[in-house]
Amino acid sequence: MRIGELARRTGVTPRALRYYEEQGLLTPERRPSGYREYGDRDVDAVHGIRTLLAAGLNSAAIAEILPGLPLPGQRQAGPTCPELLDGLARERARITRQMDELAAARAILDAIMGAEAPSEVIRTPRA
DNA sequence: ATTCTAACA
DNA sequence: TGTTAGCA
Repeated sequence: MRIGELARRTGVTPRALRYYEEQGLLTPERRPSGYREYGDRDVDAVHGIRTLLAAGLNSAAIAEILPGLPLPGQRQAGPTCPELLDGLARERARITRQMDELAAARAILDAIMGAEAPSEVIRTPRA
């Protein structure tokens, strides 16, 4: 598929898709026309990239672990060299701390909202 | 109509 | 990242 379809199927703009390639996150084939040709696997790859990006990982970190991304359809993440394994552990720790910060922020909001139960549904907004 | 590269009121 | 210009 070409960039337009991948964009449609992932909700990511072609601009971002080209940027991911520039960052080494995606390596689509090229048609004689120069048009990028993506595979179905790239749809899942893009979703994974978005998730990792949203979690705060930089493109460099994502590019390194991309070949090990647990894509739906594959058994599991394949082999990962010890060097990167340490880096991943760091990212994981960072994300854990990030989760704690988010939990703290949510607690503040809960207090302000007078929420008794954290999983309570949002009340009707007042005037 | 779609994609490509390059560049920026 | 959006967006635009000028091509193919």
